[in-house]
Amino acid sequence: MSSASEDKEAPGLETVNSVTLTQDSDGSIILHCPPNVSENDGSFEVTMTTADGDLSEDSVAQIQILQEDEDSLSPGQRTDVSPVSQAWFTTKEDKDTLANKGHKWKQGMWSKEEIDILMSNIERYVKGRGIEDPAEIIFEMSKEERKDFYRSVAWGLNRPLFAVYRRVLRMYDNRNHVGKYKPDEIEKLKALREKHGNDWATIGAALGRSASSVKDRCRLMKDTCNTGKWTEEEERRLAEVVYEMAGVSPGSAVTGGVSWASVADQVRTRSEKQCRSKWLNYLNWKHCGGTEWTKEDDLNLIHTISELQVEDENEINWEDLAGGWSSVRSPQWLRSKWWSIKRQVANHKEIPFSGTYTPLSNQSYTN
DNA sequence: GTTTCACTAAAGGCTTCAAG
DNA sequence: CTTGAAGCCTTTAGTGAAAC
Repeated sequence: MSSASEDKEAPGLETVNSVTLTQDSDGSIILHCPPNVSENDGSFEVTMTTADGDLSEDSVAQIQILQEDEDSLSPGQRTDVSPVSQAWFTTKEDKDTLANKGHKWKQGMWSKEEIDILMSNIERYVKGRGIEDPAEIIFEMSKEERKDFYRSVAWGLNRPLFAVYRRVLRMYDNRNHVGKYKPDEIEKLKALREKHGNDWATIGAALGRSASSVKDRCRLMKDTCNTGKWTEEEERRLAEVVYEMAGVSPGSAVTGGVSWASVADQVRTRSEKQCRSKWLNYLNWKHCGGTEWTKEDDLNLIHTISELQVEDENEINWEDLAGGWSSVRSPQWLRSKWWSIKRQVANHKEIPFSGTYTPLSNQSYTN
């Protein structure tokens, strides 16, 4: 089949993306569109000419959608074709540039809705090409062969392409989610670490774990690491090191600007991760004269969050919320507090966040 | 020679689980 | 209940190679 796009001759129109056209066994033609574009919404038209009305033998052809200029679209539609999900950008400048142009995008944890969109995009891509398992594309194909894969599955997601890429990799890497490391695995890991240094990919392959998994595990393995409850001496040492490194006097709040690796080196008996979470979730609060968390604080938190009227939990600025709240140990601590309150409500997993948790305070939440 | 692409490394963050 | 450990996830800052 031959298809023609007329973007060159059509003023006010621009090519924004391609869709895939396939033919059923019974001869019907299927147009694979991005999820947020329907043929009836009037925001685009398909222009094509066919020589003989038939699809060619490979049954797959690319045609192009002509879409009106972004300026003529409503804000909601505009996000769907935003360059955000189609550009591979990772630097701060790229982000600033896009932000200055008025683009917004999602960050942080993925919502259930987003994951659904991603999954159905992948499914459609795979089906359209007669591929059994998405993992084939992700792990076996050459870069050339999967050229349009990530851009296709990013459709309708308001996230940078890079974020989509990482998410997809993790989802289909079966060496992820393997679970707890067994003692003999730890021994092997130590030996591999000696041999291969920071070549996480090689180490991971030898252990049947993903590279990031083995890397994370190694971060917890300092030869001289204590476990369990911190001694007073350890806590004192940690505080000393942190205040010195941050260059502030004891008692001031320190929530950043600290290299935890070097803190751990100086504390000697704890890993970087242990030092970090001990400080951020406990010691900082203690040294700043923090007070105990009460049930009133619980209700206060629920109330405050429901007042915020945010669309998405990721929009909550925990730092703002935590500021000046003496019983809050840290922004991340407050966030986990919120999660633990939420967990006390039945079916919390089925309730997508909508900024309307008010019923909690008088119904399900009964402490 | 500069920009873009595809990807990696390091660090910080989030969530779950189990023990006390 | 709270705390600590562990593992998985996201962000930020790069890098080498290809494309322009």
